[in-house]
Amino acid sequence: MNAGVELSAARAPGRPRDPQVDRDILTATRELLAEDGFDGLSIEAVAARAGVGKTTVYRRWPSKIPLVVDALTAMKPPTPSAIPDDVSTREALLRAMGGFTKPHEGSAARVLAGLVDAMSRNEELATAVRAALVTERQRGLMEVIERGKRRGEIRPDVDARVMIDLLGGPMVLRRLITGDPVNQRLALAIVDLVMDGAAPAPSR
Amino acid sequence: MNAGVELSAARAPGRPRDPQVDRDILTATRELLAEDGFDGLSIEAVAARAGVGKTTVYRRWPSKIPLVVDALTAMKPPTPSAIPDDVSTREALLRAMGGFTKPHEGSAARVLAGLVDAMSRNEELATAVRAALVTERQRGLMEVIERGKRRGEIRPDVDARVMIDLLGGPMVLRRLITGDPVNQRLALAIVDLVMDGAAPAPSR
DNA sequence: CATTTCCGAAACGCACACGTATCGGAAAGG
DNA sequence: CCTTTCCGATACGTGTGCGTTTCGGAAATG
Repeated sequence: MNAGVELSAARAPGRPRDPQVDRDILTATRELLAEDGFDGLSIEAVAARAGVGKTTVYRRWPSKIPLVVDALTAMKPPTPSAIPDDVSTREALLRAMGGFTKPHEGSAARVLAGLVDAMSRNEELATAVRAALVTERQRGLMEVIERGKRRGEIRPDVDARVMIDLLGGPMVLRRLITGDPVNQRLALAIVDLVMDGAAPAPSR
Repeated sequence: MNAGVELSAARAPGRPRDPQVDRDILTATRELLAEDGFDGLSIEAVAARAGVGKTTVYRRWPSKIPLVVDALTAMKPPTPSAIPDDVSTREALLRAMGGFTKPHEGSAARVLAGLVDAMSRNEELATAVRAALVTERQRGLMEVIERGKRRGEIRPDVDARVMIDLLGGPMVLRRLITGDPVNQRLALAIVDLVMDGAAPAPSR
């Protein structure tokens, strides 16, 4: 599609910035974010972990928040693959929630834990965190719920927003607060309870 | 029950500690915890806010964690009043969840947000936070669920632990992550969905 | 009144991170 | 070759909080 160079502007003079350095810095930021949280993250530590000078970090990002925002953007999960038609809504919900139970998810949860506090004090950061770690998962669940409504497997009067929070809330609660296990068994129990309800004879 | 003095030991010599100072320090700790989070909390700020010298704080608490643990212990909510027999399980759940929507609860949520990160790194703190801000609410919901099972309004095979997290999870998720509103309308929608289920014709 | 402890205030040395500046060398273009 | 920019390293002054020490005065006991 493009030869690979100067697609815009007239190519700045002097030595160009090494794009690998950018990646190293963002990777170090994500690692330290998981280890020390947002407050515990220092630019000095990022530079040391990335093996670069402090100057090099400051040349690219003016402060901690833009750096963290960029680091988070690179954490956005891939768009989930479409669900085949022959899969029930129940099974589709389980698949959409499966992401929460993957071992890799523990790291994302630790990053999130380290950001919760700062989010309540900085709206820009909060927006970036939601875009990187929350929105895509919500969208996946939303698609399954709307599909379920079209197929008649979910009542049309159900509030999809509430249902999404009902499915994801317990995962977040256990990961951040209670420390209780988050696994496929839990996901199954949640889906069963939300789809079937707890009452023996629903009054509709 | 007691005259009010020397119920144990032989009364230490010298000037006794002013118990009001203890209360002032713990109150200042709670306030600053809500404002600045656990990482942002400094002993210096606590002393200044409480109007006491730094020495006075260190004489009572050796470090930040025991101080915060004690401050949290004083935040434990009162045991909820018993539920009358003529109240349905649905209504009882709504009452038990009502605590989440009280305006005062916003402060508790901010305190919790400031502690989530530190909890993942310090088990003692995590235990204290759960005892102060989580356990009592869970216990209230557990009682209602067991009562509902006895009354036949909740199926006996429902996992009470999962149901508790299902009811409380969305509240925590909205307060800490998404910032979406937490009110009585949400509580009602959650109870309805959990009790009735989302499927039009449950397969049991 | 002598003793003990508490109390607030202030100062201490220490460690850490901030954001900036300076340096010598490397990489790229004209 | 000359200029420009990048790069890592180092040093700088500033600010903040740590936990400790010292001080003068107040409160309580015997």
